[in-house]
Amino acid sequence: MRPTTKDLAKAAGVSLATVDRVLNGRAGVRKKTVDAVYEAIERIGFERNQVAATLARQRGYRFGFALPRHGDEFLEEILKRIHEMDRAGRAEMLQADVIRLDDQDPHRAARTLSRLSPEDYDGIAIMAPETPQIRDALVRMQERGIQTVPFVSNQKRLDDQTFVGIDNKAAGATAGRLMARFLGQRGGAILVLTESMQSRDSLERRLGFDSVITRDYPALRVLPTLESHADPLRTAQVLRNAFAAHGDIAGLYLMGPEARIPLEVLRSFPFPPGRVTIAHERTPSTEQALRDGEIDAVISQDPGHLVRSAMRIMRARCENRSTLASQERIRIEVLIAENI
Amino acid sequence: MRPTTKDLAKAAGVSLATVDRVLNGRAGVRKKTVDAVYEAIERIGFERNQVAATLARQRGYRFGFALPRHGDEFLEEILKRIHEMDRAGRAEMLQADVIRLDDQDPHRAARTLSRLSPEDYDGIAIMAPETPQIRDALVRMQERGIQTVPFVSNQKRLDDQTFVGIDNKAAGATAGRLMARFLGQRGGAILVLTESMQSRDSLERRLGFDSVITRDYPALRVLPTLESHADPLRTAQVLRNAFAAHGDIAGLYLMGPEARIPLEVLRSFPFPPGRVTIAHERTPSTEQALRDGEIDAVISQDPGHLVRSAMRIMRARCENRSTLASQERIRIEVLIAENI
DNA sequence: AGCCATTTGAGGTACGTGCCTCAGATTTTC
DNA sequence: GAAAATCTGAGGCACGTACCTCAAATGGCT
Repeated sequence: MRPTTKDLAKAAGVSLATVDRVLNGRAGVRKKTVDAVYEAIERIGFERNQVAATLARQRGYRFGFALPRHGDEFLEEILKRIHEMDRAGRAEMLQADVIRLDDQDPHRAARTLSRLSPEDYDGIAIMAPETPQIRDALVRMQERGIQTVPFVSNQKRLDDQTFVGIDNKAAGATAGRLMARFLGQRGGAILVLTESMQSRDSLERRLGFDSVITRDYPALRVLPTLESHADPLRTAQVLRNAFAAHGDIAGLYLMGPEARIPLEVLRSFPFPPGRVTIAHERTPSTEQALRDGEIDAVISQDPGHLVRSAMRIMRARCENRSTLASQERIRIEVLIAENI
Repeated sequence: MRPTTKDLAKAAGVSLATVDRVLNGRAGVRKKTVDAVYEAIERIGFERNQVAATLARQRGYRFGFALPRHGDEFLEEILKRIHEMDRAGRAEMLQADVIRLDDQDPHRAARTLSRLSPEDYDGIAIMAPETPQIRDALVRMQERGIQTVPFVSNQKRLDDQTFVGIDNKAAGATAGRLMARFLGQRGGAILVLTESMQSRDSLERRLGFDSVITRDYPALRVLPTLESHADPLRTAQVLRNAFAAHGDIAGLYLMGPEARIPLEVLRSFPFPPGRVTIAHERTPSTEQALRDGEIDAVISQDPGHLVRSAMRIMRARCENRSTLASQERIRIEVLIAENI
């Protein structure tokens, strides 16, 4: 039989009440006694039964996903997974809901975060650009006792933070390598398009992409990044200009997470045979484009894993357990038409 | 507040005991009463609190992974993940252990399975070739009330069965497409090596691989599959013969899950520039080979996801809940040096 | 030695369900 | 219509922990 708190009390030579005080970090226990309890924990191999603990807590865990208010298909995929988790989690007293953040004004976003109380949330997974306002809001949330996890978008300045998402530099490098290998002998220019270069994610992807191409493929040259600002007209315009300026465009790297608009716009341009196109994130649009041969590969991260991993991490933190790092690493996936 | 069994009893106009009988499928309740309870479940939106249920059951869930007795690195990875899950699961009253099956004699393997009692295991995930003996053993286990899930190796004949693993035909097709695209304009012969063509998995991979190459790449021709039987000497011999017989070998497809021996043997042959090699499963050997440029891509399935998914599915079945199919689909991963 | 603050013990209730017993009610069968 | 078979209700104990209260013991201090 697994040792219980009762066994632990006996082994440590203290009462159940004291064991409870130590295990839950309550005040009013002498250091000597605390040590004795920990010693006994080691000695008899006590491990708290989380099932019983959760039940006794009365309320399970409630986690929030703070996401940008505006987005497209990729955001939609994430929302879907969160709702699925919420439904599936009810039976295990886990709740997952969505909080929307202003994606234009960091101050408003930070204010939204600062209104979140530990009464309402045990943990928050945050997908937001790395601004000083957001960073401060995160620090203050932690002080209030709410666990926080950067989600999809990294917050590098907050040290220690385990991040739920992919290494964007490696993702960019992966795209670069595939681009070059798919192009084979062919040389020429590569066009890179994203929504905005403001975000660290875009910068890192570009960095990774370039590092591979410039090191190993001198016949290819990567053009300056074009910014679409998620606007169809602007997308059409920058693409038109780029195609006019460079006659030898051999590859197209859609670096942002929302490829729907660029893909639609691209259909109005001629499709030169042999052009290689690579996009990010598996969405209805990129799936269809892969099937139709409009794009050659998709670099993606699994939204379901993102959500589940974030919840596992926040829960483990609440119960101050550690997580298996090996199991929480989000993979950089490569999709082609055959393994969609 | 979420409705409890007590609320359900009141809503259905029956007693707690009857609710319990219905929820746990015990005998001795009139159909009319059963229906009334189910109606009330729908009406008030009752959902059993699994946390409390697990606690009350006294014993949590115990799952077994029936794996072949012999294997190499890939099997080792899976074992590692199972042990990790076992440790991590203790706090949630989940146990995962390993049962070893004879991989030469299906009768012995079936006998091992037939000795497993519902007292000992709530569910078994099985990785074994699809033989009549194994199939019968699985059917009998289900009858005894042990949940079973085919694991990594599919058992197609058992209908309904949700399978934990990848679609091997698609995996083969993925390998084929990458092989062809990496080869570019180059034509020639492709050598396919596996441990044994006895297994359905190998057949399906080969099928998928061929379908892509023969349909889209007439300049490539896929040679008959070579069998290594996991034996270094035999591997060296069949490779030597193949290299001697075909001067134009452009690609190498290591189709089996254990690439260590073939990779080691290959080092004793000259390495023609431009040759493309693709293997399966991420292991220390394939990782290193990717880094060293000995192979170009690895098609893999994440052992951690395999194990966790199998446990989620078995648990859901025990609690007769349904699983989110979308979340349990195992991805066919593509690894290159950049996204290891 | 005596006082006060701090630390500890004993015991209780609660969480929501599983599982058990036994008596009483209802239906079926002859 | 009575006996037998089947169904239902009421109640209780258990799981292992959280969280609470109050009294008692202990320790440090003057």
